[in-house]
Amino acid sequence: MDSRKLKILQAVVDEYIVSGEPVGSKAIMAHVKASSATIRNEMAELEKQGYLEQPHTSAGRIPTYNGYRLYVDTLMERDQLSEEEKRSLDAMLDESATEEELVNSASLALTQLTQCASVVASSTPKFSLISKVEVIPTGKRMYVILMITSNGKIKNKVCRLEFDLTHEQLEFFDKYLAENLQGMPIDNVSEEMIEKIRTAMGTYMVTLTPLLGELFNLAKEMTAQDIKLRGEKNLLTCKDFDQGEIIDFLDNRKEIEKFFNDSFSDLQISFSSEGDSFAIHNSSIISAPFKKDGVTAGRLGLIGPMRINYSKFIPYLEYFSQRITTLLSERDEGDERLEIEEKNTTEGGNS
Amino acid sequence: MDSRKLKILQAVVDEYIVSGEPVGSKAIMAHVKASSATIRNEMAELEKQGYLEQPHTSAGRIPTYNGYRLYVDTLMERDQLSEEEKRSLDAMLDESATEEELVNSASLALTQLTQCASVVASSTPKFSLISKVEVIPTGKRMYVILMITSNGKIKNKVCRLEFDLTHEQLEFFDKYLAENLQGMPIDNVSEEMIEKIRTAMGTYMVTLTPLLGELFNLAKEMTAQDIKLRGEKNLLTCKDFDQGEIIDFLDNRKEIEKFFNDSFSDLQISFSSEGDSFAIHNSSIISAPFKKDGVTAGRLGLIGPMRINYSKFIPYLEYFSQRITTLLSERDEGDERLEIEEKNTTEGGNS
DNA sequence: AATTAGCACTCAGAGATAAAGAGTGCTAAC
DNA sequence: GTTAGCACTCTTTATCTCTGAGTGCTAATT
Repeated sequence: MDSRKLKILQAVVDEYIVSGEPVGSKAIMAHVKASSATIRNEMAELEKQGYLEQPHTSAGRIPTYNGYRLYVDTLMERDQLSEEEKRSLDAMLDESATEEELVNSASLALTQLTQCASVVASSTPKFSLISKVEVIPTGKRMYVILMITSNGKIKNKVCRLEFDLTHEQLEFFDKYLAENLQGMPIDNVSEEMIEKIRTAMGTYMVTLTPLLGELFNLAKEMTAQDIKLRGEKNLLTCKDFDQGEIIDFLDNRKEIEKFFNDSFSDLQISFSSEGDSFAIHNSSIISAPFKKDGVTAGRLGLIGPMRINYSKFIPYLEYFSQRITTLLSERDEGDERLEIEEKNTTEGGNS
Repeated sequence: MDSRKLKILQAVVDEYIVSGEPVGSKAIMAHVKASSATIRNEMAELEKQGYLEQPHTSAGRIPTYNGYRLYVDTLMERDQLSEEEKRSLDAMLDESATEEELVNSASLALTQLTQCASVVASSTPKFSLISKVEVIPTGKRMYVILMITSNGKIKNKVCRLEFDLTHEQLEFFDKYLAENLQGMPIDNVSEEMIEKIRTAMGTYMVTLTPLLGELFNLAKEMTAQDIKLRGEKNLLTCKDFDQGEIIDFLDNRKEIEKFFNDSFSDLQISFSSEGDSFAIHNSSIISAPFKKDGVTAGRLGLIGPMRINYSKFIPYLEYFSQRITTLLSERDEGDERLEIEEKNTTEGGNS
């Protein structure tokens, strides 16, 4: 592949990213030392090779899916963040807040900086431990199951029973859970295990069954990844998209999950091409993971049109995810590493 | 006001609601026994009186804000729900689920039945009691404050401290909260009271201050009304609205709150007129309260275009809110009325 | 052999014009 | 007071033209 041809391709993508209009041979002359005729010939070849396309005969060229691929993989030059830029990005983060708020602040910052939608996908690793399970009565026949994991996630589920539990039943159940679930990896909570608990409940079995069902659901929800989309407005107002598609997409967000499910460990750029299954045509998704305790804790992502400013936005995304990783790790330094586990055991004894 | 004129106004609104097009004198002839010329004369008068308007000279009439007002207040005939319809509405409700799920199912049903957005506004009455407050350590320097109210609402807040609490500090704090907050009306948690607790903490004061701050926030959030909007898609695809307005509205939902804040105790219909502050032009909001234990527990609402099928949708809305009220009340029947309070005191003693 | 200038050609988009149709207001007759 | 009739208004839709950006091809140039 000719070096001039690559330069032309790069120029087309660069121009198209800023203008949004098909770019013609004359515009390229500013980037490549050649006459418009030469450029036209080269562009015609690039089209044959599948990197460019024409919306119609007498229009300029726009990059194809393959064109973008080549561009982001080898052509593009990533901007370097200056120290000043880094400082101003830092200023957008809630550095001292909780993990969730920290990541949210990054997500918000991204929507503002990029005019794209941003995504935070975080999941509780399957091997994290249950550090607390408790059943709390909250009203007539109403109970809450509360679960906390070793990585600090807390979730509860409200449950309505047909009958009220007696104090003994509740105490018995609570104690059983404390003794048998606490300290256990969360994905151990399987249907079989629930069944085991159920039979262990003896005469209380029938009454407690609904609670067990909810307990199971709660554990499932705990490990399910939690996806937060932000900046939907940017998608709706982006003229590169088909509004109907965006509306449908927003109405059924499950679509996104698969793009954040596969736990690629690195920066990932994907395009919605015709063959691809992502609902929004002409869109691209870039995402980068952030870690906690050395383990991937989630991904920070961006959903926008294909003609996104990759050179600028990828560094933003990477900087944020690295910064989050650093901040979450700094917090773990100190000498109380085993503090929670200690607490758990003492508490388990008390309750 | 002439009875024929009223009939004509009614016919215009009825027609406009189904067609969405300005309605002309000929179309009215099907509803009112008079020639098109007579109807035209009457319509001209209705226009002078401010009930109708013409988009342009040679078009039919559409109702003005005042026209709609008159229509919904006195002209409109509400449909009666047949027993069969009631049954099919019932089937859309999660009758045996928790309060939240029940109300959500109604909201979902409304979006499907009406092609409008629906709103659930629920608030914890200020006078409901705190039935449980607890601080739970969840990780290094991380704590969760958990609060449950007498009406069964549960909420927690994660809080990061600069230092870890010792067991004694935690126990002391927990005990203090249990003894001083449990059983107290939630709106008693004021800044002054927090300050009082702070001083009561003695030497632990400094360390616990952030937790107290979060406790205050938690109590505030508990009583703040919680608004859930659903069926945004219906707003975005409704051609009666300006898309930009809808997008802005969805981006900043606070707007809705004021319409559900004022606790009118009855069915309420409001229009977004020019003078009004609601962001979406040409929209109407109807809402009806639902109760629990005889007290308003929230409102169920509908946001749609002005030309909504009031005769049909108002009965839906009222039926659902009545049904929810009934279902929530049925649950309270039984003999365990004071059950929670009992539990609380025994638990308070233990912890 | 590669590059470039020149030119005819294509096509989308913007305006302009025209015709159709719905509905009105007014006048005069009932 | 009501109605038929008619001229008039104004939107909507379709058709047409014109313009300009950009191309592909050919022939000349380096």
